[in-house]
Amino acid sequence: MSVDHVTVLRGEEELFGRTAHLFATASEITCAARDLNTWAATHRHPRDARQVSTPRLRKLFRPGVLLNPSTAQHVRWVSAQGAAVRITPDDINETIIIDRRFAILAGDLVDGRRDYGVVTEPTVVQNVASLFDAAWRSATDLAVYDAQHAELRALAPRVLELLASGCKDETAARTLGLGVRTYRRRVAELMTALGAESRFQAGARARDLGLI
Amino acid sequence: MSVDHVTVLRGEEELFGRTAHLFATASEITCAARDLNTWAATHRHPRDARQVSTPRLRKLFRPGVLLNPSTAQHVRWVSAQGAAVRITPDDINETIIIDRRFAILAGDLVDGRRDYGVVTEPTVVQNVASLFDAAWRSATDLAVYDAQHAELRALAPRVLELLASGCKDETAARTLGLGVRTYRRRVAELMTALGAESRFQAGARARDLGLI
DNA sequence: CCGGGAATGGCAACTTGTTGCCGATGCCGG
DNA sequence: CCGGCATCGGCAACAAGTTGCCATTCCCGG
Repeated sequence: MSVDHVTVLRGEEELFGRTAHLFATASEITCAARDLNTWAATHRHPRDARQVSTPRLRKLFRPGVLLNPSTAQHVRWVSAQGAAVRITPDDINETIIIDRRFAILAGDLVDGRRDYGVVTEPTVVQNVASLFDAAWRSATDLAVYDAQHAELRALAPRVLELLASGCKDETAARTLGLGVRTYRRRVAELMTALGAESRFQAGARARDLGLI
Repeated sequence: MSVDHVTVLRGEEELFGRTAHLFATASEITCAARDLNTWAATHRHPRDARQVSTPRLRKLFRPGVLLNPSTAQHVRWVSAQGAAVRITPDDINETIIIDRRFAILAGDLVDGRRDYGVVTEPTVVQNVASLFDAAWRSATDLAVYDAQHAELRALAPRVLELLASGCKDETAARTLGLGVRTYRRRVAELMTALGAESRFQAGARARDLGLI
């Protein structure tokens, strides 16, 4: 087994610099993103002139991206461009799959720079792709998800603010003019949206997504 | 009362550009910092040739900065340079006071850029300075604090990781080979260090400080 | 006007987290 | 060896958070 099938690139610039040709000629791009920091630049790539048709685009996001107005706007824009957008509460790794022939897997953040592994080994790519498909199937279409959570997003910012202030549920509920039960419903919904199982984790993720 | 005594500057660059002369000729610099993002650049300022003696430097930090290896290193470096460094669990606003004649107060973060108010009005500056002194007196010297919290820092990374993973205290304690009581002691200490009153807030701050 | 679905918030049972207390254990310095 | 001194961890009382249940209210389409 050769190691040549995996290339590690450092930072978005290098990644997109070295893989631009893949994007330009792709007919199917599939992308899972935890937040938008990672793949924010994707759409900026100029399409290759040789490119006849617009590639099929599938994007899978975590619910949290919709809570932040600016990332939510981006998601909507992507959707409006014709991409299929779905939302999943599952923990997903950041991944791009191109034509089921190349997989780009995001690694850890080091000094503000992220590593990316570009995989070309067919079997591995197929595996990654099928894992993605599973996640995709269980995810909710953006429009559907949107309809379900319209007013949650309206309330979420203030709930987050209060949670982040460290005050008790009692206090927070009064502040919002809500019953404690209802406030806690909001918190629970928020935690589900963030894929968090504890308040600590929710706090970390909320901060992670820039919601606070 | 004239407004001329307060100048608002936007961003660190403008701040340090416009106040460099103050730093260069200062004989006493006093500085309170919540994290290092704000005053990170402070020490980089070249000293003015006219400057005879090294200014007296007092720096007040929150405990959280010691939890992050890189910021902790910076704090230690500052201390080694001869600055007096103390740690306070109090909520402090980010402030620089120069020779008890100028006060620089950090404002909110807007679009990743922070506003700074430069105050020259003597009465206000004196007031700010005396508030700082009060906080300084009740703060703990870095060396002392260090000795007192050695074992917290040893475990903090793993505790944070477990908290961030969303698992229950029971599970986390077992994982670390600790009793639940002891694990919770660590969590409580951590929350104190982070200045958090709830686990949600702790999660947000931990993430904020890059501890997760 | 009426029936049904959705949101609300009180209640309560239960889980999780918080903290003081205290005996046990281990590590010094005398 | 012995008397502090600190840490550990079990216990327990309490506070905080989680969730199902359900009566009430409101809104909307029929």
